[in-house]
Amino acid sequence: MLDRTSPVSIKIVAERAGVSTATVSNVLNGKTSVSPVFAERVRRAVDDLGYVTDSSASRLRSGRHSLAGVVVPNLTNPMFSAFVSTLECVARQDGFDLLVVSCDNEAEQEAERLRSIRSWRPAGLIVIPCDGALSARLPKGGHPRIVVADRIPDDAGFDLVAVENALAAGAMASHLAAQGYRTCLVAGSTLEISNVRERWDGVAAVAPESVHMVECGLDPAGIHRRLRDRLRQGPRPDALFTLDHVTTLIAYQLLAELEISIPDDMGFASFDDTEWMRLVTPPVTAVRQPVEDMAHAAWAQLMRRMAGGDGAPEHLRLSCAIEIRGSTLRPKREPKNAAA
Amino acid sequence: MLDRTSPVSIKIVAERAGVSTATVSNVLNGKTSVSPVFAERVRRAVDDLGYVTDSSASRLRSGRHSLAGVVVPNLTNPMFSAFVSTLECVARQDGFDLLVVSCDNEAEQEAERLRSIRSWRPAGLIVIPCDGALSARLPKGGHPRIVVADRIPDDAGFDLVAVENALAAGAMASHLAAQGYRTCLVAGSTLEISNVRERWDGVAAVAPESVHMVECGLDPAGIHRRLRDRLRQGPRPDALFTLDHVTTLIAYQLLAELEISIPDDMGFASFDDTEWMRLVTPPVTAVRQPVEDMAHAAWAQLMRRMAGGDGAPEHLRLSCAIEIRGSTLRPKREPKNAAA
DNA sequence: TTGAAAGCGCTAACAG
DNA sequence: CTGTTAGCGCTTTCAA
Repeated sequence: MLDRTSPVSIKIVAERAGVSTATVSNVLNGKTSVSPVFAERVRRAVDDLGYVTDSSASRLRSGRHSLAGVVVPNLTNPMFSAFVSTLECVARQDGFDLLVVSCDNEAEQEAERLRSIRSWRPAGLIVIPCDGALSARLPKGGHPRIVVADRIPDDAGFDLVAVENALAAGAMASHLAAQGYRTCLVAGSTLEISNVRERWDGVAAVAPESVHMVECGLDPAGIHRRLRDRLRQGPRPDALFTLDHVTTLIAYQLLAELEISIPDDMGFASFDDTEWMRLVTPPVTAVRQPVEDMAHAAWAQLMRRMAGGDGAPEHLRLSCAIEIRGSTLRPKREPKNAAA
Repeated sequence: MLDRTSPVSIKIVAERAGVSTATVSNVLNGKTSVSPVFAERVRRAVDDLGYVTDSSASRLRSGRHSLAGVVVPNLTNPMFSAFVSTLECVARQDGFDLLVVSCDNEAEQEAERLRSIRSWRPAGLIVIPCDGALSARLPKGGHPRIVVADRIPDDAGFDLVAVENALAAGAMASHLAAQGYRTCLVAGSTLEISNVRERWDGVAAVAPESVHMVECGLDPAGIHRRLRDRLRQGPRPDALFTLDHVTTLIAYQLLAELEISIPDDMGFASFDDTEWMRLVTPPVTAVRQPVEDMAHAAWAQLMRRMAGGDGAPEHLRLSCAIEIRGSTLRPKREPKNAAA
């Protein structure tokens, strides 16, 4: 799009203040000292004209960036929007603006979006990748600084901030077992997503016999159908443990639809804790991921890299809390050590 | 931050392909025709080097922008994150990247963020303003193209896309009255926010006698306190109608806390429909705002302006649907014409 | 302390 | 069809 109302440039400001553009720049950036008289004249002109330095031009000349990018699978998932929200907040505090991009959970889109975000020459990128093959979507020789968050890429060469998926999922499995749930169905989008895989592994490690996994995919209609079929056919499990937000949401509605009552007919637990889980009756037991901490840690790591840190890739794993609520507390049995 | 791993420039590509930079540019932009042989050589070099045009430099020279900005009060409110999400999606389809900025519902932050976003010289801005005084936060003489969404600024000079607040709120009031709720308490953040004001006006116009308004503020703790005090003191209203998402959420939890049962002890309705309202028991009656449509319309309007449209400001009002659910259906009375 | 001039990466205009 | 040149807005020498 062509710019019609061309904004004021440093030249206009300089003219108005009766100084050179260099002086305006010096006043604004405070590098070289400028006489109080000139400085004041410049500041007035800047105010009068509502001038703001053109960041692109500034970067072009100085090499100093003040833009960062974030790539997420989508923004409707509250987990991702909380992540972006926190990131935007901390980035701002460090003087960075944030280019936000989502890719609809599609690798191809992601590749395309990464290209387009790279065109802005950001100081760095924070990426929650669609799948493990992130590095295939970046130029071979030298890509921009990247910190990967949440989902684990195949390539261990990236800085990474994620959560202890297996540990938390295992703990949830233990909790279910302790509550007397014997057969547990575990439902998640797809094992191709690393943290779904890690969560499943965590469950399987704790309870190798009585659990089964169903991969429901990413599309809501498909999730509903597959899960419904699975619950109708064969013996009904004691408990359902869903491994991601979308699956959880659909599963919860499906149980109501099938008139399976929680927690009597079936225990219900979720990986990923959202607002509504505290509001429904009974409230839903969930693994609470430290999303804000993840965003903070990812940004901090990026800043470290930007400051010149060039050691080996750092892999950080944050631990999750388990929020035990009514959906996994069988009223008919005496709970052994139930919280809340 | 200084760039250490300087990315490939068009010069490098030109060298590698053995052509001039102008030719590379021509191949990439497809303006002037280039011989197939050269074009192929260029494309290979581009691929090999993973080159992406520097958008800032490109804009600087050509005046063509491919960046837009969006300013919202915050990103944790699902309404705003849905708005941004949709916007990001449609902007991408038109070849624009999106700078996303939130301001914590604070006018000062907003002013500061607007400055910083203007420094990127975006093709246009879409703003959900904190309060009515948006124009005070923009340079007097000629600001960037702006489309305002959701909240109504005092200055009618902006293009605007919002919803029929009064109409929808009035319809909800009528529904409550039809259900036999006589005294209704209306709760919202603050009447300083235009659409809260419009919603309240809408209710007041329909039921001038039996309704009262309580302004709860923007801070969660304050909302909880003020609303609790109001519900404890004086005669308890038949119904509670909350005018924004945060107030709704806190009010819903508060009713549980006070052991006020819905819809028997009190009817409950919300302006702004979110996921959980369908999941709880009974589900919550709500005004559903067409957030996605708003985002589409705002973007379309911005595109029209970018294409040179310079008529009078356009003010678009979209209508809302009322989702009648269990929280406003009194089981003890025979409903006159209740849906679902 | 100040300003003139060069140049960041790119594209538009024009010459060959 | 191709390359040379100029200049977008800015910051950084460097000379005055």
